[in-house]
Amino acid sequence: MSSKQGYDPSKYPPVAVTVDIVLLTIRDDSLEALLVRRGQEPFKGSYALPGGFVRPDETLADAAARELEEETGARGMHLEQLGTYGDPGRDPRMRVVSAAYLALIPNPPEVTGGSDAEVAEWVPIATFLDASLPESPSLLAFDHRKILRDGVERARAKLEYSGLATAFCGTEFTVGELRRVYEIVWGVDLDARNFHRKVTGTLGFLEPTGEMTTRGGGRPAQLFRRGATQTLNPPILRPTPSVV
Amino acid sequence: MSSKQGYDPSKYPPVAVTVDIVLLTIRDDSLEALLVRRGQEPFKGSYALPGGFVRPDETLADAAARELEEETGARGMHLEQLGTYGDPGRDPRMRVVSAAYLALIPNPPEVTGGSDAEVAEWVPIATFLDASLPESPSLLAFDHRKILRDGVERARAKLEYSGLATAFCGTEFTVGELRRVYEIVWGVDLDARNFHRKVTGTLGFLEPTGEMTTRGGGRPAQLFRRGATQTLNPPILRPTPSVV
DNA sequence: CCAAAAGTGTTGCTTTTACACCCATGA
DNA sequence: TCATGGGTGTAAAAGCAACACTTTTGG
Repeated sequence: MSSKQGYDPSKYPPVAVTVDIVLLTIRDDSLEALLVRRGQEPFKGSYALPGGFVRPDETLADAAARELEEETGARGMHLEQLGTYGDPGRDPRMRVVSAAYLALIPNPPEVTGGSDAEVAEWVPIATFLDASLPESPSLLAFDHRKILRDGVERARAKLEYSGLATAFCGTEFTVGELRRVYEIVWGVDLDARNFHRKVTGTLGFLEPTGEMTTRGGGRPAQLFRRGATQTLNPPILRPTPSVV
Repeated sequence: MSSKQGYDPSKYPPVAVTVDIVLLTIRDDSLEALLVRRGQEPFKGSYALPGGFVRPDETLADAAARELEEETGARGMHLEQLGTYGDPGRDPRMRVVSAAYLALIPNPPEVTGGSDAEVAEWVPIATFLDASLPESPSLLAFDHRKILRDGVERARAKLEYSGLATAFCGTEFTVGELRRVYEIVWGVDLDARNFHRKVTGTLGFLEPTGEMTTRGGGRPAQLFRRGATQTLNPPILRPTPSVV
């Protein structure tokens, strides 16, 4: 900030500051994102990430949490900053600098008709990110395809060395359910036995509840909560994916 | 952006968008950051990260690169976005949303008297980040201590699995010089022999120039350039540091 | 009974770590 | 000659991958 000699805002053209949210969940064994259908120009009819203006009195993270609650009714899910996208011209109307946030939610709420005029919808991320797909600018508005891709990549990378995957599960979950998260987000098959050893062997990573469940079928499984240790060292290595 | 019904800027109070830069280098076996002494209120006399306003026609990254060149005269060094800091009240004068960038430079230029009014200076990061240090709000202006800490942590983390360390070296460097980067940034001692095997064994990570040098003293060492492979898999594990 | 998922044991392989040892230079 | 850093060898330990096998439920 060394060169801020004056603070007359009229010297600088107006800039809008917004948040955009990559909200991911797992539905029907598929990694999906919450998107809204735009009801007006520009990009009318395209999907867009949910988001909105940052209010004068709130932090960027607060703005993201507020938008999330407006859109889903849910609070307290995992939320982290992803990056900021501010190229001139990314919004044709005016200069918009947008802080993107990555959010993860378990048990996705059915959203059709949030508080917003536009309709929110869960869409499989493969709809937009398949490598075979041509760049279809009319499908995702603005630079939101890039933001979505960055969000998915962040989530994939963090599964390796952190407890992020538990953010896709309810408060109590089985090792098998946690493994399904890895398999779906990475698009790979993992060896159930080695995975089990890995996560239960990392001290403090999973906290046993003492309860059992048979909700997955088969032999009853222990229920766990996320433990205090949220770093996996050594990490779970991501195999080369069979599917993108 | 679902709730942007209108785009009348007057509906929203003015927001300034700036970039702040965590520029790191290695000088005298010490990890140092480029900081400026503030010549005016607020935080007059404190250190601050270099930075400035984003111009209407430039991207955030362009703004960061421009500020870097103004401050150091150097171009083309490593530059990546670190995160965005926008809490209300972080700047007492007005709402300022700042995109922070991490930059790394080898062979630090002597900076005293850049194009700016304020004086730039290389300062060891331990001056600000030592765990033993009390929170001294008058030392680093605004929330710049947090930004600096985030930048250093990003650099430390990325050494593990990427070729980022080469950004601290000139275009040609020896394995020993590269290892010194790791040791200084992490504050640990590494086994020179195992390190050598690791980096030379990762195919494509280092590209031999065919040249030798004796500039470190001792037996002549091969000179390398950074190779095409910029991911280390498996990573170099960071030992628990002996010094912060 | 069978199918399905949980969980344990074992084996061979790769990687890491620690350290002995030799090499090539400058002083 | 010695000190200094470069580089190879090697063996023990740790970690990983593959898979045989047992356990406990539901249907």
